[in-house]
Amino acid sequence: MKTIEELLESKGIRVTAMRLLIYKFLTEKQVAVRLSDIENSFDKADRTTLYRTIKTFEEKDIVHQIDDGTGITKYALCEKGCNCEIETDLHLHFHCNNCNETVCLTEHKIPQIKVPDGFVSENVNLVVKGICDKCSGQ
Amino acid sequence: MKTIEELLESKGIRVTAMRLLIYKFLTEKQVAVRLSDIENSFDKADRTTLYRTIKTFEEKDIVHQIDDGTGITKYALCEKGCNCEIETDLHLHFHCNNCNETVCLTEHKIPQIKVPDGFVSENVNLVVKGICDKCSGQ
DNA sequence: ACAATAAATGCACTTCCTTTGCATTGATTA
DNA sequence: TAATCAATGCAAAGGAAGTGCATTTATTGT
Repeated sequence: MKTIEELLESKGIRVTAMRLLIYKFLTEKQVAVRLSDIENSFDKADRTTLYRTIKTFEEKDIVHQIDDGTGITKYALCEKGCNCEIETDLHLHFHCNNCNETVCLTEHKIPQIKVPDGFVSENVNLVVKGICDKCSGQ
Repeated sequence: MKTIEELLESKGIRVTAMRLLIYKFLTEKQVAVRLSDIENSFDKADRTTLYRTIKTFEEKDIVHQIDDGTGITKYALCEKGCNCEIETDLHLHFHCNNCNETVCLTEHKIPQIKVPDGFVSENVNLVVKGICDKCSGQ
């Protein structure tokens, strides 16, 4: 079990207090978060720092970006088996129309999508919308 | 072959000059367009009118909204067989990383996606990114 | 045809999110 | 310790989405 410090260093990222806090926040959240979600949870944090931290995390494959159709980009930690850069490894995301939360369904890989001749598929984004387990259980 | 006027009327939408122009613009474009694309093609048009016209078209199932991951909502005409409101009829969209255009692949329906127990799927958004036929042919 | 009504349009403005420039702080290396 | 570079914070710009209100345009009933 790596510490967060070791993880960041192994990715070639300098360890700072802010980055540790943001990383911890992401691990605690079980859902994809918006930049403003992070912002609101630390009132002393500057938006720019968050923005750039998330960008750094994204470049180093620590988080991946999720476009769930709400118009606001969300982010979630990549899991141990998450190779975001590999096309065939992409999992799907589920957006709940009730609680408005978006979760990664890492177990559910995206099926191979056929595209017409001449098209080259590099990446797939699949978002299913509906009612999540928490909301449908009520 | 219905005229545009007849089509709009059959959907319960009043025919106006602006709406005809916007509809014509959409038919001429073979790709999904952003609001600003329409705006730039008519310099006398007001953004609000375009915005509200597209919203009207969307409500009446004349256009459908596409979220291709660029962060900007795009719109495309629904085709004759396009029943956007029916989940199983949803086709996929292809976004070209080279020319940045997004096209509807109406022939390619989205395969049935399985979601975990407790989740209820109501809607699916699938965007494939890569190189389109025009760009790969070069 | 005319007045009354309702919808469509245009202008101004607001809000939210994203992004960049620049100065400052903090850490790392020679 | 000085020099160097990355990280941070502040300010502000930019883009897109959305709203309120007044005005124009079309529709309806008399």
